Amino acid sequence: MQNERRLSVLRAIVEDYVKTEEPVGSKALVERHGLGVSPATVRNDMAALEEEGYITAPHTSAGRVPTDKGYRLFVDRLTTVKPMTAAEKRAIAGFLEGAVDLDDVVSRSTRLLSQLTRQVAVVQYPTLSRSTVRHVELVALAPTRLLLVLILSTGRVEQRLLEVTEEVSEETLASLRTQINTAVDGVVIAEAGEALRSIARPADQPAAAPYDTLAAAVAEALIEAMNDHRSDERISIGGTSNLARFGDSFDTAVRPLLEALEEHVVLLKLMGEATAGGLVTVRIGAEGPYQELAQTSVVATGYGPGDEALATLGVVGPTRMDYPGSMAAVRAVARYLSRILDEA
Amino acid sequence: MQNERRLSVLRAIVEDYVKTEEPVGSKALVERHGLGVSPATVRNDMAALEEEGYITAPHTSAGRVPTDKGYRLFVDRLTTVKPMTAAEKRAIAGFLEGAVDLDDVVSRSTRLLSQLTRQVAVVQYPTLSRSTVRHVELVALAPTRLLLVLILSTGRVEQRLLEVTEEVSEETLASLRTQINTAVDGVVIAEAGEALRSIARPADQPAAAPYDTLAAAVAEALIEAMNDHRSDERISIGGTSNLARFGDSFDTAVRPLLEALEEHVVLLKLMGEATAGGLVTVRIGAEGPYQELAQTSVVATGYGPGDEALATLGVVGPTRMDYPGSMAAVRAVARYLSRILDEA
DNA sequence: GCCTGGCACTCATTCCGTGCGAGTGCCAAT
DNA sequence: ATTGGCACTCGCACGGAATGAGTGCCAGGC
Repeated sequence: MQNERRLSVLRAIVEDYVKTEEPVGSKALVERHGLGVSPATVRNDMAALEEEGYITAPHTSAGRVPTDKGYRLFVDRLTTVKPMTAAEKRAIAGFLEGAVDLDDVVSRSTRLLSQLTRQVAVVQYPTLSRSTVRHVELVALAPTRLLLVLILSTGRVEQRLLEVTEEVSEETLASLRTQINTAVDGVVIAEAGEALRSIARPADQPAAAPYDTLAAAVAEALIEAMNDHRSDERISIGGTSNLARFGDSFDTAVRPLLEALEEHVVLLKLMGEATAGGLVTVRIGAEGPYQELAQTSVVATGYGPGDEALATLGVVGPTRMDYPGSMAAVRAVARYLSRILDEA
Repeated sequence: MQNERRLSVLRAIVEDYVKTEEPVGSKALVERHGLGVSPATVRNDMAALEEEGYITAPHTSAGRVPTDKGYRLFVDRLTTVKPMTAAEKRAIAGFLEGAVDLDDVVSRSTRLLSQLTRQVAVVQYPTLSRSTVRHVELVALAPTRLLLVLILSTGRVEQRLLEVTEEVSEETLASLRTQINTAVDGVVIAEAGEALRSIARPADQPAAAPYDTLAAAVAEALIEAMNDHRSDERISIGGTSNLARFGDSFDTAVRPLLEALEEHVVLLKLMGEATAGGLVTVRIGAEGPYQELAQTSVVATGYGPGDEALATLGVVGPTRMDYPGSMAAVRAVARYLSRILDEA
């Protein structure tokens, strides 16, 4: 792949095919794009591109269609990332500013992303793992029934009900509450567990006093809440109606995608590891492990406060999608979303 | 509509059509169902049914298809509700028992319902309006920054950040906390607002002391959190991949439905008022206000602790759906879901 | 050596026309 | 009121021909 013009031809094919959804022929190419050569010349280039596996002809007398390999080359080397316009940036910022809590932030981001890209948008809730503890609250709902509320730096609130054997006095509770908060406030949850356990088993006291039994139970419940990776898998999905635009290839493209969207675990695996720092990952067609999704691509990136990748977000759609546009939108939303989380 | 057999014929037509998805003819009818008459007789009945608008023929030489009116008669008078089997009941109960918090309960219900009916399931989160306050927690994140946590009887937790002008001491906060909880614990939120305001403006004190300014600010924030009807509109959707079964009528049935599912407000209006006490509402095709949804039906009911209808849940699908099965499933899930909320 | 115009060829798609068959409506008989 | 019989109607599936976009290749030109 040395020839410069061939790359232009590939780029033109991808762009046209994405726009028209129809195999593109040599004549239409030279007309729509200003490559200053004749159709015959383009045909030679196309033959070469086909030889190398970047494009393919669905049947003998039709135009050419990019292969996965072709799209890959396109996104890797041929895309000039078009930045969002100032107006778009303002719209994004404004839309996200209005959010009142974490749920709202996530759902707004989802809607935003699906509207910008006209694709299905997927936003993972920020994971607990790297966040820090902001506050722990203990509430006695009944003499032997405690409600534990765990408030994290991402704004997420986890709650647990805890039945205890002995009645708990308000003073005991207040003391424990203070002790816990002193120990874990601002600590990342990976380390908070140890801190909690050390409250229950102080080094200088050997035996298990009633107070320690209570502390141990509370500690374990909190640790469980922190490690509860169910919530890591919470995701928000939006824009499924955009699939309607692909009503043609229903069985090959839409149906498997709908099924994948139900399987959150699969979906998260698809989105892949969160990549921080404005890097956008693109998975094209059969590059992934799921053959049923050979016709779908994923454009994703990580986000999180302070450029730490706490979670991923992205769009899912047919391989024939507007990669530059999607990548720009995904990156922009991730950036603003991270900023919001910074402030919170 | 006097004739008894005609009703049987209608019932048979609906059942067959739902099963085969193809117009049903007179001959097939007498074979599949044991009505002891000849095809010719059935034809006469069909002619009469068509005359009265219960069925229609897509074209001259095809079988008959039920109209909306036909489905309506079917669900109103011809369905013998088949109760869930004991095994099914056990499965439902077991599946819902495993839930750990409100989010989990709702998402499990959604999955359950969509699997039982093989339709798209919609579950509205329990509304705040009729629930009671269980606890209010005030946390000082910083000297002038308070976190308000509102815990409701449904298990829902609302949080609000509040910036105050004066620094708040821990004692003041504790006092206010006690005062608030004494005032609103167990009170339905509709009345809790008044109780909160009376703390800020005690009858025997005329002026606004600093303490009262704080109390007023907290009260207003809490009231806002209570009245925040955004959360009333939270819904969980599942089983969209079941729409794949209707890939044929994509444009007329699937696409509008996908669009409606994005519009939560529309969806909630569709599900309608929550009907309590095991009553299941069925909206068939064009009976609703949305012409685009002329091909879709909704089977819904209310649920909530103590048979109070706090929210709705149901399934959405094409008019050609298994009404008895869906109704049974919706009712069963609503019942078990209510029971879970009772316990919590 | 690369580009270009010309030309024969291929093959999916579209458009008719036909035949088939499921299903109906009606009628006369029971 | 029910039934068997029969002519009739159309939608649909099948098949062949026309269409035309697009290609591959070749010989000539810059």
